[in-house]
Amino acid sequence: MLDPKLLRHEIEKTAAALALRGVTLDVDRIASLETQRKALEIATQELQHTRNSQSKLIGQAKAKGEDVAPLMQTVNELSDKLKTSEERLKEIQEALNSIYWSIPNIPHVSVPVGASEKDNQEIRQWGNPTTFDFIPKDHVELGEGLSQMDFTSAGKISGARFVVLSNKLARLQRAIAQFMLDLHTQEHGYVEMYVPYLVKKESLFGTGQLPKFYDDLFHVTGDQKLSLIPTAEVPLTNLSADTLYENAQLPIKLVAQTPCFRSEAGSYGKDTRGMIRQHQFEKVELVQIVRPEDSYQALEELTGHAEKVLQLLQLPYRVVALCTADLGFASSKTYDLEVWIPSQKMYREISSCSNFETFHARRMMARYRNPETQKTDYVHTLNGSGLAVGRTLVAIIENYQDKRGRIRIPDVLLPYMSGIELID
RNA sequence: GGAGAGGUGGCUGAGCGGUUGAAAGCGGCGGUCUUGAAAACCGUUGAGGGGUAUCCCCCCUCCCAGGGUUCGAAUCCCUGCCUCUCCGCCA
Repeated sequence: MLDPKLLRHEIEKTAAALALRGVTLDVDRIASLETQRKALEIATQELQHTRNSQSKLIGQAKAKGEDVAPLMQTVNELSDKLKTSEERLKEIQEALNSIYWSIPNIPHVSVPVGASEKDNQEIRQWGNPTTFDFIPKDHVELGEGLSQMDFTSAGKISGARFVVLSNKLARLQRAIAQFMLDLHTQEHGYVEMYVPYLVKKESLFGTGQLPKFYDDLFHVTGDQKLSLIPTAEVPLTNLSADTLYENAQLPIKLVAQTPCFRSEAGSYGKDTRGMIRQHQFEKVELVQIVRPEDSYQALEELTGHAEKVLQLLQLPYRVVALCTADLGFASSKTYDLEVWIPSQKMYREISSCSNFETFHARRMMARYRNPETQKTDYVHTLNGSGLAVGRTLVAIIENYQDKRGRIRIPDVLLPYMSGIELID
């Protein structure tokens, strides 16, 4: 959520900033609602003030044993007026809120301006696309060839967009996740967390999945209205909901490996083959809660932490700064990491690292005490995949294949594979 | 599943329906003392919003959430959510 002050006092400027990401703000409607809000709020507060002071007088008069009937009469006359005024104000505020909740974050000045994902900017590239002296297969062909990746069985059990892994390939996926967790906790200073996979709607609201993206999630039926997490960002970031941190407690750096569940509504026909886009996948997620002045430095670091995984795995990748049009709803700035997928001869997203500034914090009421002013300010929140485990598995399978269709285990994963050096 | 207790400020924890936005303690901040620090002592210290227009004041809202009763609710009633204790069951 944006700062309402931006929409009250700097609406034209805000609209211009949002226009960069292709969002049109209904300036006239907002301005008109705000005018009404202001008038009604002042009127309501005056009525409340009168009621409060009159009621207080009744109390005092009663204590002295005086007749309170005339006073009660005047207060009674107020109550109807007050009630309608309060109700009207509530309506206006709800109308404004429903607009405000649906306004995306403002892009940071450093975000490249663009009209579509084609305008995303490559920041740097690491390694070179893997070369082969044979025609490389895709991960489906390889996995099925090894009889360790089974989409047919998954389809039988659960339907499309699921997979069954077995034997050494299942083991490799576990090794990948372990390796990532160890790296981030031991080298990058994150605290490992185990968190719920089912969350309340308030949590989804806090991190911006609701109200706008209800259909992208799986919701459980029954008395308990819970939803499956689409990313560990939701439970991790919401740990700071309704919290007022002392300055010294920041920054907070958390990492968790969780399954992620996405309905992939609206992506019919995209990546239907293979493990690229699944209803369920594993991800190691990084989350940081930081002081506002530190957040852009933190974004660079966090992105670096995710990159380190790819570097150690010797997987070629590039870093892309998303342009204004491609930025996620809640993000001020996002770097995508894209790993080389030989079968597709292109880089595919494997991590997305974002600074949300106060967008989540404002929704969640996550604040800290500013030591300069002694006042409370919203914290900045960031997150990034470190990395998507399923897609990392795909990248390893394809980049480490040999011409007989076997998969070599990357060196850094060998300690996690108890002697297995080759998947065959 | 059965029985009970409770959710109050950064934290712990009081609070007869009427100067209670809320005692007390801890913590924080400022000061005295000290070469400095600690201790001690003194003072100060809730959040969100609106107005004015700024660091001065005024007002509103907030004691889990949502309803209700009342001139007036942290305090009474209903619903929901959450936590805890005991018994039972159980991975």
